[in-house]
Amino acid sequence: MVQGGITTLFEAFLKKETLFSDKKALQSSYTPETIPHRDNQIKQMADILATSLRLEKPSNLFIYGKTGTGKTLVAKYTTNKILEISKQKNIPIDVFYLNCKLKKIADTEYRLIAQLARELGRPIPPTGLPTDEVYRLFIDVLDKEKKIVILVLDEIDQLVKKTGDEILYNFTRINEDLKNTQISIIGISNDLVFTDNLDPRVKSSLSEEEVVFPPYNALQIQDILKQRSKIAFKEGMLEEGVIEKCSAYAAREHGDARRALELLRVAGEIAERKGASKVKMKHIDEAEEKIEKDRILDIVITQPKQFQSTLYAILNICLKKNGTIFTGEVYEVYKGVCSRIGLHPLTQRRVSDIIAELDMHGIINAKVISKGRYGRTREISLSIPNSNLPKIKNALEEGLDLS
DNA sequence: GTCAATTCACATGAAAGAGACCACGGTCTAGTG
DNA sequence: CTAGACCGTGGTCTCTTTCATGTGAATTGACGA
Repeated sequence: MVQGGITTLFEAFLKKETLFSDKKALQSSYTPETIPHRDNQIKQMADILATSLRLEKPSNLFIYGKTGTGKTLVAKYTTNKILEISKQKNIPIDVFYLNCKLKKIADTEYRLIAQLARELGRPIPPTGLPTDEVYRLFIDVLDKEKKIVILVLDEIDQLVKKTGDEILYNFTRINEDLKNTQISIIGISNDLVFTDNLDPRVKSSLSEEEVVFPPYNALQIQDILKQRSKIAFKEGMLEEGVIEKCSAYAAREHGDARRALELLRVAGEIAERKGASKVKMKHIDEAEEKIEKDRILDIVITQPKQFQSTLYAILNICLKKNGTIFTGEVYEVYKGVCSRIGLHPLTQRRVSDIIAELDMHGIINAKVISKGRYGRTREISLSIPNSNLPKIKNALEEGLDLS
């Protein structure tokens, strides 16, 4: 019965008229043919990187801009073009792209070098070797033949925040150890003041050139959405004003194009699932809520138990009383939660860090305030919309085996 | 009333430990000819 | 004799704990008007 039902469901799904023609165009990994409103940046980058075609080392380059301003896209686009030309003309250029935020791949010095060495065809064990040994192996394999290597380090600020700036110092000096190969670095950062905290030596050698990506404004986002939706949706599947609304939402949040695209995609999926003939305005509102809920739920489920317990404690206090709550309170309740589920309670120091991390994820709002004579603490409040609360509480209780 | 000192309740930093994971080289063991 | 099992050492990485230091304004109390 249920099984049979599922078969017909799938069949119906296949028969159903779809709104999309090519959904890929709305995904963040998609690289379009042209990138609107980024001509300046592309030209700047191309000018700088062009030196590599004469087998001279291009200047190190630093790219700034907030999330969703097209940094990664432009970087990939220009480096791909360089690669194309170099292949045509037989110029030995290599481009490596690494996202430093990806856990377990490139978020420490060891892993970064190991990953690079692997891409050059030298297998490196995930752990067990001394870091300088890995450096040596990397340089060995890199220096085999004469070529230019362009190294794109995305979200480089994350890497430095975690491991310090020594790694960049090593990188800027790596050319001294190389006889044949020349390596130049493109650093991409979301953090506009990132270089201010760097060692001055690193700073000067790393950001020989800088390219800034300003946020898109609402009109520019509209252009992008129009361009992509032409590919992604079938003709006439978008209601009048849908694109305008999407871009307005995204422009409100510092012009994040990625967000706008996601919003449009999810809205399309919702409309499709509901059997609507067009993507309507209300679907966008639903999409926004769904994205937010999924985001939080995803974080909540994947976090370790200690995080879940802390969040559960915060959630409970918030439900019981209105107004702001403080670290001390949370810690007391947290200890109670731990004893209920038989979890070894952490020290307050650690819980304090966990609260800070929850704040970073945007699940809670935590602001350090001073209550004068009554000490200094964090003022905590939930930043989850009330409509999503029960689901998240359920997910937590499930994760923690609470009844 | 004014002003500096005090005080609270944590925040924030640094360092170090525990435990998981892993590579490498040396030693032991069992199977083979 | 040799391949594979096993062990010890030394390495990374993440999560924690321990110890130390920092912090901002309400409160306090001395002081002078």
